[in-house]
Amino acid sequence: MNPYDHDRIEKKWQKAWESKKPNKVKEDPKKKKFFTLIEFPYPSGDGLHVGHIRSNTAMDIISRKRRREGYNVLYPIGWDAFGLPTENYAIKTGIQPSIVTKNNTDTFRRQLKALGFSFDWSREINTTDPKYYRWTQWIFLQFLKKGLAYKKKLTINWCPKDMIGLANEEVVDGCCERCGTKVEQKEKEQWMLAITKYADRLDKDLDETDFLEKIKIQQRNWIGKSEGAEIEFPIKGSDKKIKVFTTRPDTLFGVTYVVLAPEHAFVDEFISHADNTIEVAQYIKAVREKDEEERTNAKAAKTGVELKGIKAINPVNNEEVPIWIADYVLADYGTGAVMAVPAHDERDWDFAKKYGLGVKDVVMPLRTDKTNPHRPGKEVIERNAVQVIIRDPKNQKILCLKWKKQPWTTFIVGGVEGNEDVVEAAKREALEETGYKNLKFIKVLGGKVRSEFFAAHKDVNRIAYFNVAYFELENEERNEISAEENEIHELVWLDQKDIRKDTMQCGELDIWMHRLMNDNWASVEPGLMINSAQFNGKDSESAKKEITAFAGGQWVTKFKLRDWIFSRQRYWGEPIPVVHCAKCGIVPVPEEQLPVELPKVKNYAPTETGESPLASIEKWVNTKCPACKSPAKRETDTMPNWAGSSWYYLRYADPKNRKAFADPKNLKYWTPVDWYNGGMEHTTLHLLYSRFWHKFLFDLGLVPTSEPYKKRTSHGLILAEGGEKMSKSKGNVINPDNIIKTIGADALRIHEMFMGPFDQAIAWDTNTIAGSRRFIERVWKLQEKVGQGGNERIETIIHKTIKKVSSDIEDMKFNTAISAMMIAVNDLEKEERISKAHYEILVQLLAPFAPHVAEELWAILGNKASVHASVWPTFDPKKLTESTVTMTIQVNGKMRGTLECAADTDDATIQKMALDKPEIAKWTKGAVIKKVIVVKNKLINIVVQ
RNA sequence: GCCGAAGUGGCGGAAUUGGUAUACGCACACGACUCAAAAUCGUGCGGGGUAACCCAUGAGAGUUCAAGUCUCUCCUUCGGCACCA
Repeated sequence: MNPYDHDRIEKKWQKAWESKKPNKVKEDPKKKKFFTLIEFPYPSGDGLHVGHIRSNTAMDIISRKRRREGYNVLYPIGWDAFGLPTENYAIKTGIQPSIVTKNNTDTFRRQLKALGFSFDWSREINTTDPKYYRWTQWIFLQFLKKGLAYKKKLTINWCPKDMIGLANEEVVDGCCERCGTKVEQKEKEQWMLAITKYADRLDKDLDETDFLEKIKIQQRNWIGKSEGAEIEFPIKGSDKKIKVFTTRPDTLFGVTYVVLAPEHAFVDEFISHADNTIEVAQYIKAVREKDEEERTNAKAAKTGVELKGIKAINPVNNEEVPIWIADYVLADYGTGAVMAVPAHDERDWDFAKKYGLGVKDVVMPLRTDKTNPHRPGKEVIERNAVQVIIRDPKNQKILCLKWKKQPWTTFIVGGVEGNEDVVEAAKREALEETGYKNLKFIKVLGGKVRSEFFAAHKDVNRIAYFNVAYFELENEERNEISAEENEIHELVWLDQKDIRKDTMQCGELDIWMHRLMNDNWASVEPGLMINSAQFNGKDSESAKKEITAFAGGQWVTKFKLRDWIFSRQRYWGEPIPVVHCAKCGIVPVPEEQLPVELPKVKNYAPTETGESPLASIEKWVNTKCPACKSPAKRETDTMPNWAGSSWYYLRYADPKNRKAFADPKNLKYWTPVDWYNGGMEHTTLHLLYSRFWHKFLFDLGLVPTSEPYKKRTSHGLILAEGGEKMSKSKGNVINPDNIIKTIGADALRIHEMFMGPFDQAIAWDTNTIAGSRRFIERVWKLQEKVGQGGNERIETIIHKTIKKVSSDIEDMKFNTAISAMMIAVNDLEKEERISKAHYEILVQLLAPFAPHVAEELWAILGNKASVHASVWPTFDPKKLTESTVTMTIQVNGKMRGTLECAADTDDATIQKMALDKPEIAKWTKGAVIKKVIVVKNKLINIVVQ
């Protein structure tokens, strides 16, 4: 046996694969296809990241397994090469971005090949190749043709460092996603793509996909679908109306004012009619001067100003309500105006408290005490009632009643008699039940709550309409408590932490405690409508549509998703293929003239005015109008780097096509992508954008399915050793080249798959990598044992390993798949001799993980064909258990011994065998056996007393 | 605040979905081989106790013959969204 020489073996087989191209695929209608996809990398100057290796290896393992299950597998690779880092490098060094890209992709290609990934290299694509971006531009023209690409003047997020406009998605906490610089606001004409036209389908069609649930949830949250009502509030003495959007039309009777966003068109129109024009104008000016972060910070105190002298009319009760302007209302969501219901909306509550506006309760929360519900057959009695919270300010304890005949602890509680008010009733009850005479009334804790429970002490089903009054104890002075009261309950002082749902008998406890501890009592939950005229008594949730109709409103759907800002004022992107003509306006470049190629320039830096550097290339900018042939100017904006990645997977189906972005026949064969793995960070950007493009192309009949990806999974990030992000500036980047050199690509692959659960983030750990290398060496050394060998135990282990590795790969549980192979190796090592057949199976299972060493061992074992072309091993369910099994013996649920017996022994025999064992007899002696539980081939539990 | 995921040895992490908690690997300790070291091989390795045993999966209750797993009540960490009416 030769020693394991990873360098020789890996180079040998990489050379062989380079010439034989075993992973080059052709469309073959006779074979079922499988399309595996990784996110094609951005070829940065840093070279391949260990994170790339993790996700590429995962999909490589899956691809290799699928091939051996008989699929025609397309596992392609390409370069998402437009983008800022390359451009910034060009600005700094003056080297053309295309040359930088060429150098970087050469490095990436070399590194990926050194890892033995089974890509079909013949289909390599590059988004910066004019032959590729010709089709990116072509798709843009289709959007333009359908009216889904349009120009709009808007304030954009402007990064002053990168001198680039950013999409909302690229702004994180008010800062540029890339460089962390604080984003400014700038007015600019921008190209937009109307993704909102697809919002509903992007949401709904998630149902059809097999994406990880967390990915679907994140996309849904981002799209932000919500249903509600649009309702018009007429202006008093005018025929104008303010249209508001609300998801809570059931609270219409609780409206105490209306709020407009500062940008709302109505403000301009009516500002001069207000009694306080100057004040309002000053407020609007102040808001304009705020930056995005101040504007959208929910924690900041709300500000606003009333439009004095102008009133809106509530359509449900003709009440006049004031109109306010406040920047907590967003101009670009809903109608830019809201009806304010402080009693049932936390933001409105804060605002109303600050400016002294009214609060009107119109929905009463409903609670049933689940631990003490109504009992059938008992009388139902409704009544007004009060609970009293008394706190001792000296120690913050709260006075409660511990009931003697019921397992309850409650606040002081009682009925409201006759025409007593809440506070009177509370004082009376407190005096009767506690005797404390000097209580300082603090406040009533908000509106009533309807509470259902069984009042055991009265033997009735109670429906109580509770208020809570809150008092503080002034001193200990108290009356004697009556004997009757003493018989029912005793007094206890409890810490606030001991007043919880599980310790107190009170179905609506959370409401009271929230109101006790917070100043914001807005109740957002549905319930029973009150103070709402003919709607009183209705369930608020189910009355929404009815009250909307009564108010003359419309039931509508709204989305948080905004249209996609598609312009970038930069050089290194696809030029937007249109021409501006003084006579004809915006004219698309004729399709046969595509691509509009990027010209070579001397200076890549963006201009101070915020225009693309392309604007200064006069030879390029000045052109003729394709329509009227008069002098015209080219559009100088380029596309964002999300453009090329929005359709790249389609190009893989037919990467060299000159007549179309791909031949429909090839698309029909290969698409949709069967399994797409990528980062969670792309869930709301790339993944959503590409689903949008795909649906658009589907509507044009250009792709065969409405969804691009059948299944989407995601990997966890690999962090640097301290748990921070890896970055060149921190100097904590792991270079894969060094690792490949010292321990080999196979060991690196194994290590990355073994280091932890694939979907979780994990910090790089240099120490543990030796174990992976050791594992390969141990597999290597097993070749010496091949001969006449094998027994039932090994047979079982091999079949268990086939089962475990096969299912773990499908579940992306690569770490436990490797662990299963390690266990098998440990067991095989204990044998004098192992059979060739068993060893071959081990090598076959290892092959997707460590393709080079597996191929070498497979050849050593005398196989002529590639291990990667061998059929994936299958297990025999009959061979998963041995003829004898080891069972656990428990006595009263505690492990007391084990039992060797034949598999499938009957329960009675097992019981007898177990009881005969001295270490078991010890525990059962003299006791009565109450029960025996046997779990077949696993466990027996003897319950004694 | 809302949505989601998770809390298990010194560390990364297993646990067939309710059935021997700590698999597998790393680190560590001791032993073998060696002049020596490295590598390799072997043994040990949650805590307490001489032992029989007892205690331990973020904390506390509960359901069950049996709970890391299920239910409640809390706590903590990490991701995503965040004035979306």
